[in-house]
Amino acid sequence: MPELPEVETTRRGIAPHLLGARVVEVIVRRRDLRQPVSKSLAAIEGRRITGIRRRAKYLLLEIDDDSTLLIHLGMSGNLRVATAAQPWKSHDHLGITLARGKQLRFHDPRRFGLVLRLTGDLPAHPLLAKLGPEPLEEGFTTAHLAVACAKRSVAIKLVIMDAKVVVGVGNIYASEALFRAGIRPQTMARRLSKPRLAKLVAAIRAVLTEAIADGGTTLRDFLHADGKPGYFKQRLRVYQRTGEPCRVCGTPIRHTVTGQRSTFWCPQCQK
DNA sequence: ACTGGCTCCTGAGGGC
DNA sequence: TGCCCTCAGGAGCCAG
Repeated sequence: MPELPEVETTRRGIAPHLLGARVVEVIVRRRDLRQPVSKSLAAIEGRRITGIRRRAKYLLLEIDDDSTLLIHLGMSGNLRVATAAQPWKSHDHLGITLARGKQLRFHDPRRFGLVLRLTGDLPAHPLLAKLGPEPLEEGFTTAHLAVACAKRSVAIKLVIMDAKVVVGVGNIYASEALFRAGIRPQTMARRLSKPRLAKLVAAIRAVLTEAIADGGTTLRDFLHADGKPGYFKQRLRVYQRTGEPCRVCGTPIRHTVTGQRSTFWCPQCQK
């Protein structure tokens, strides 16, 4: 599924088409996503889209009636800018038609995604209220991560994937960041020294920044708003490279399971 | 308060 | 070819 770089790539792709555009029609073909699509979605018809932000892995479309569309892509979702005339593909669950025939399509085979219309106090919404800092903003510091790791008897990989600690780091970039920081994913969080956590903070920032620059990672479902894939897959150093030589030392990459999720690491480079 | 495990859903890929 | 099993980029919820 889309992690932070894929969601940010999507945001940048759709923004030029959506910003300032008027909504002509909302078409809901399938309502049963992770939560039902908001019944009030049709209320944005005739309204204008005034902003497109990202918080964690959520996209926030700001509407000029002071409501916000909150969109999450789940594991298999993508948004693309099509035309209203284009035929619907299976699992295209929702379309937002804009002026001049453009249409934003929400596509999500597994339906773990979300499309909600929120009104009122946005930061207080239960889906947003407990989120940790953005990894590419100032609030994500070594001191912050150290507090989150203190006394925690879980693998460090699970800590950096915990959205209450830091948002946007999913299963791909968790393995990649830990490789770059030279830390084994299964290391107990409370056993890591401050200098090692500082390396991890820097590694998370670096890997996410590079992935955004490359337009994200396409493994299967993720596509840009224009239908093209992301290219960061070519730069993955450990993810899904079991048995292949480490790009640094040549040792075969290993695979383990941490918290029911696949984990990839180099036994030589990571201690 | 933590921690680990299960769950939602569909499709792809491997083994036999 | 076809069937069955396992696994997949997220994250909320539950029980111990």
